[in-house]
Amino acid sequence: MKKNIHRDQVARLAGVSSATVSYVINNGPRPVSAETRVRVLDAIQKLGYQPNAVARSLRRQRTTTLGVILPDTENPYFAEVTREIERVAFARGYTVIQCHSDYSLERELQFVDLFHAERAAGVIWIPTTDSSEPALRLADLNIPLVVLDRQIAGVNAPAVIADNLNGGSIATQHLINLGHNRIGYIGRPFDLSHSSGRTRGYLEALERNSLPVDEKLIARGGFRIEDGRLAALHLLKLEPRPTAIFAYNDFMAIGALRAAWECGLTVPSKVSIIGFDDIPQSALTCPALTTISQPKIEMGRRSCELILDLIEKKALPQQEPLDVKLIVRESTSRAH
Amino acid sequence: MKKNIHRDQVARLAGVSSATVSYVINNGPRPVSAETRVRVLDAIQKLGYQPNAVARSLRRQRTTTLGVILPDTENPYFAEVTREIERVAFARGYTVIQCHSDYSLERELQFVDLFHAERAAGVIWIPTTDSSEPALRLADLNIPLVVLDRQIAGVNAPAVIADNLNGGSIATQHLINLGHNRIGYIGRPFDLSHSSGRTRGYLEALERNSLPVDEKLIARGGFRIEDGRLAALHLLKLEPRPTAIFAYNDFMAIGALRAAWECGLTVPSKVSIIGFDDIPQSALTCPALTTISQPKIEMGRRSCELILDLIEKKALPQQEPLDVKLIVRESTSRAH
DNA sequence: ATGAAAGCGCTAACAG
DNA sequence: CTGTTAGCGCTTTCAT
Repeated sequence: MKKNIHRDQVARLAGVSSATVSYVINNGPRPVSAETRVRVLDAIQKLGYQPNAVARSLRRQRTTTLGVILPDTENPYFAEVTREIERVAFARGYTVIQCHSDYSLERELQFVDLFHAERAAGVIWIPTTDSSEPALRLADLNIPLVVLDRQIAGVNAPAVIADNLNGGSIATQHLINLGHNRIGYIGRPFDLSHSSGRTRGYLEALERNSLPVDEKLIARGGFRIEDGRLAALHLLKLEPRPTAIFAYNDFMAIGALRAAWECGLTVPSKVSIIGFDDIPQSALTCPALTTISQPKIEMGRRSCELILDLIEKKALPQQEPLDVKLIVRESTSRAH
Repeated sequence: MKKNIHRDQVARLAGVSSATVSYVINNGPRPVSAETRVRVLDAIQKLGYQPNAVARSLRRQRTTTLGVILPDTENPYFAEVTREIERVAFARGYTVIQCHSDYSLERELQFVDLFHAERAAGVIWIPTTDSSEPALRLADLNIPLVVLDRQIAGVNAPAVIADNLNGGSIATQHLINLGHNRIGYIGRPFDLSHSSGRTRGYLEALERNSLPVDEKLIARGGFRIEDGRLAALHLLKLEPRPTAIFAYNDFMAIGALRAAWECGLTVPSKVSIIGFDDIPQSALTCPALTTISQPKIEMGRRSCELILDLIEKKALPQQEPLDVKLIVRESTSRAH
């Protein structure tokens, strides 16, 4: 039972004062002779001493706790992003408290209170509504914030977002290159920048290729498989029917795939379907879908590095919101 | 900026002593008159005061931090289980530190050190090797432990595991009921209880139905799609070839599906495939697979309730390891 | 180069 | 019913 070992016992065993133990552990703020250092390290080893992080945080008036608010790791997209956040944080000596908002503002605000109570050093937030309230409260508490994956009006914090406009454009261009000229789009409601970025990419690609924009080919819904299915059913019943569909993400693309099957249309020979990848490719059973791969790892890594640099003052406090853009890359097509 | 509000300021505003503020916040240990309580709550509200959890933990000599060690949330199975752990923990006022071992013992041991430093109140551990070392160290530190999803020899801690034997039996029986009598099995190596449970279920179902056990029909590999594909390719080239395959999990079932396609065999008309569900059904694009649904939510919930009860002494300390078994249920078949 | 000691914000025992 | 106060284990300033 090593639980109650504390610094004084280490000091006694090493024959030094407890302050010296601190200097060894923290590598400062004052120098320690090589000989003493060895004695102290020996004693630490022998006793299995681990400095109490709670006491340390209290004394230092700062924690190594990072708060992460995300919608739901059951969506593998968020699981991958936050996984990388954790990896980077751990490597730099920080501890992550991961909180699922379940797409609820109320829960987001509860987590802000939690992070306040825990005196979190910083927060990474993947918003799910367009409310800026969580960010405003964090600013009021002086807790550094990085917004991930979305941009919210009225929030003055650095954001790390994928270049959705470019991605939407790439996806649409891919379909155009395959010879399609009636391309349906299944998106999310307008209020999220995410969605409108992809939508704009779609529209720009059409324009760039001098294809007409037909409002009837643009369907909107939620973000689940069933939403995609319903929207696709609607599109596939149009006359003349679209020969290709660009869906907001993989889940909705799967729904579109099911809708195509229900309509007796084989994929991709009768309808081509493309979507952004939320589901890892590895989990897709059907090779008939093409995806635009999102840079999840980079987004996780950069958001975490950014918040840690902000906390440790290696980055400047957000005067002008720095906006890290990332490129969406087209995956190798898995159609056959 | 409300950051530095602390208890004395609340006390001053409410015109009481700081102890009284504590009594109100903690609902004890001594009673407070209704009138005073209102004044204190008002002051807390007005100042936006949040008690400092760090100072509280230090003073109380116990934290509300729960450590969770899991392999990897990129496997949606683990994502769902830990999601539920977090939900329960939060509802009971605990904070979860989630750590990904990436199937590495070395990382598991690093996390034990982290939990030691953080003075975690308890740990939930999903092991990935058969080493009992992490459990032994936690025991040495007097940190309560619940083992989840696997059972490790030499570990004296309560375990929450699914009834894999029963699940393997149900899966095999399902295929037998469809009229199959040459049923292949794709499993994992023997050393994990998990795997051997499912294997035994397979064998028992065969025996129960007086079907011969053919060792050649039992293939073993890793746990990824490609492993399943290779194992299935092997099985499907046997003479006479199996007409059905029971795979360890969904990932390997997907691999088996691909293998069947490569062999020109349609599913399920030529080969039936069934697997345990790691991937949520919602993400499966192909309706040709049947799955045995695992009680992820229950496992997460029960493991978390168990560790919290242990921490709060509502459950007895683990004299005899209490072993919570759960039933694996057959899902509705999605074959067509 | 090292020791002594103050105090981080809180809880709970002691004293009214 | 309420106020006063001693620490929880550590960091860091002030002495030496």
